[in-house]
Amino acid sequence: MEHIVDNIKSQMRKGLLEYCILLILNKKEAYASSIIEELKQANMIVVEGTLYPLLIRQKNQGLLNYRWEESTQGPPRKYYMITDKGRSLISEMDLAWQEIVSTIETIRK
Amino acid sequence: MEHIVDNIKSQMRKGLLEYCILLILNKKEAYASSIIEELKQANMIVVEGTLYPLLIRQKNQGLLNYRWEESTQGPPRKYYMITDKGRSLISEMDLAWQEIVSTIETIRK
DNA sequence: TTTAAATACCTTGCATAACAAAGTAGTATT
DNA sequence: AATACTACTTTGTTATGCAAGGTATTTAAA
Repeated sequence: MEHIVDNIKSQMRKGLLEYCILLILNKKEAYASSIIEELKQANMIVVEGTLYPLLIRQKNQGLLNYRWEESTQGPPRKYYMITDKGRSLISEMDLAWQEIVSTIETIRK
Repeated sequence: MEHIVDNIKSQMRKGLLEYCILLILNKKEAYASSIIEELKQANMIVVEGTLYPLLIRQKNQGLLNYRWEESTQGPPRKYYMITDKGRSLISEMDLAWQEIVSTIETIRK
């Protein structure tokens, strides 16, 4: 039974990930590990194998850019930042998210 | 650009589908076409090829049951109804849904 | 009575994407 | 030099939404 819940829960979160990445980078540029950390703080567990391909995808879609930056401790970090295109996508996604919330309310009645 | 939005939107809705089916059947038993109709009313477009396998899956998980019923116009209909197990899953999903909504709020800050 | 339209259920094959797991590589510490 | 740590990347598996096509029943028109 519990695995059914976990499965649906992870299903639910799946579609929201792309939106969350954009929201996070809209506040401040960040590198992968720090994004994972912020998501974890907000109760959304994401692993590297999920995030890296997603960042690359969004970068290829022109929603993000990145630059390398040396770290004081450890290897260089790839800092991602949102583009104008990414920002304008957020506006549309904000609307889409509101629609979804209201859809659930409508169905629940 | 528009296809990116549509893609993410459909991604978002994906995970919510199972939850929506349970919510709908929690109110009243229904057959596939009527479920599709209700989802459409709530702004969530779903096609048969998506819904049928999902209903069968949920039935196999013991969340739903069904019975056949003659129709006054057309072939017999398979009416699905929620089980006790399905109902108790809804309680957990309600919580999960609230968590997700609050996750988005946290991330947006 | 055949044909067509409408309704309903089901299946196949494809594309996408999340994830586990393993790999590569730079930096710091012992 | 060896180990630990941090960070980025890739591969293979699995799940699933969906387009498209298929089957079956009923009703109504030709």
